[in-house]
Amino acid sequence: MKTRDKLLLHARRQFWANGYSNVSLRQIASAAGVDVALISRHFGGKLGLFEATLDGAFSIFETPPVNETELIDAFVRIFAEAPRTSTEPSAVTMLLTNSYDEEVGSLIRDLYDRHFQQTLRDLLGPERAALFAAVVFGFSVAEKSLRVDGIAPPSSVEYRRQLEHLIRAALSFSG
Amino acid sequence: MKTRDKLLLHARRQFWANGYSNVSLRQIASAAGVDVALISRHFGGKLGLFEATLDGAFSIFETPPVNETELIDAFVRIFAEAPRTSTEPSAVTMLLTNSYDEEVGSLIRDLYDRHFQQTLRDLLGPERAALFAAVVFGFSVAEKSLRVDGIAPPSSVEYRRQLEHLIRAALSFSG
DNA sequence: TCTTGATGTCAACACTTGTTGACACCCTAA
DNA sequence: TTAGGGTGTCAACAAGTGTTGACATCAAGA
Repeated sequence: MKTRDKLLLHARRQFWANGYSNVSLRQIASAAGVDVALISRHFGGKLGLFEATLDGAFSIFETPPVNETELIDAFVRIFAEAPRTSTEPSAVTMLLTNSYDEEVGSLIRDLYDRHFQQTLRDLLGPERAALFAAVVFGFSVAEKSLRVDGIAPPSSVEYRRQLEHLIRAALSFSG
Repeated sequence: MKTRDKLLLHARRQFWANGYSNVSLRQIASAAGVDVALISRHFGGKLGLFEATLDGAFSIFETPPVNETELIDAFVRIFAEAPRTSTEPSAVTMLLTNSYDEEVGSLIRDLYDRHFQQTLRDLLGPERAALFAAVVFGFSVAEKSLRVDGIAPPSSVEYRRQLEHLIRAALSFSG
């Protein structure tokens, strides 16, 4: 595996899981088994490396869902299958750990809005799109961030039922 | 105002808004107009200062709600009124900015669970309590963290309607 | 008055941070 | 072979981190 790709892999893993400001270049370089200086060589600096990890971060909508049923199915599937298909942090986790960051917060908020929330707005209208985002992120916070007891184990039938219940509730809102 | 209290005020403001690891003692001391060394003097160190800011952080349940209607009312009121009664970051914000932190994450997760989520579990059962937490935090993420378009302005009637809709949806879940 | 302890001031410490420059290596093209 | 550009290695830099010790100040009690 090329050095550039090794750096990118470990950078994404750590930046996304712990937040931009909480990860040092030396941690990433060490995990990748590579000298620190190579990061500035290949990516120009810390910020350049982080931006490189964002490439394709919101590619879930390669083929945007055309109706609400597809939307629900897509999300429930993504959430339920993500934990067993990979141990990598998700884009949702990345948003939760970085949207408050002073250095990269506005960057990723913009990126998220243009590449994701905008699609939701087009399909659902602004209010239902907002509530949709709220339940999706809230579910992730309860599960991974707060680790609240009562969220069913991922990839179980109950897990899908819980998530689907909240999503349908968000979509049933009428302004 | 005593030095100790000045430090506590600015520490809470910054730690809660930006996360433990993203705030330096010199930033806090400077905001409080006080020498850095006094922090170690009064609180023993950075961690001691942070723990001091957590005192009473979950005191919303001084008189725990006895039924679900009271619970809903309490939360909608807290959320809707918080922005205009103070500019200070809320306990919800603190949890979102610190629960992923490596140094204090487990500390505040434990504190939250014992002082808050436990109360919810007793009243609602584990599953509905989990979904309740999910919608409350999700709503905050959408509003303050992602700043999604479509969340009504706080203290408006629509804001309360949106929040109440999600809370009622969480409570209507049956496992 | 003298003493004591709390409180504040200042400088320094050891350490980590992102970044840069000097140098070696190696593969390819002239 | 020679030359050159991409790639990796190493050491150093300035800036910022939390913490500590020496000293000054000041108010209250013996």
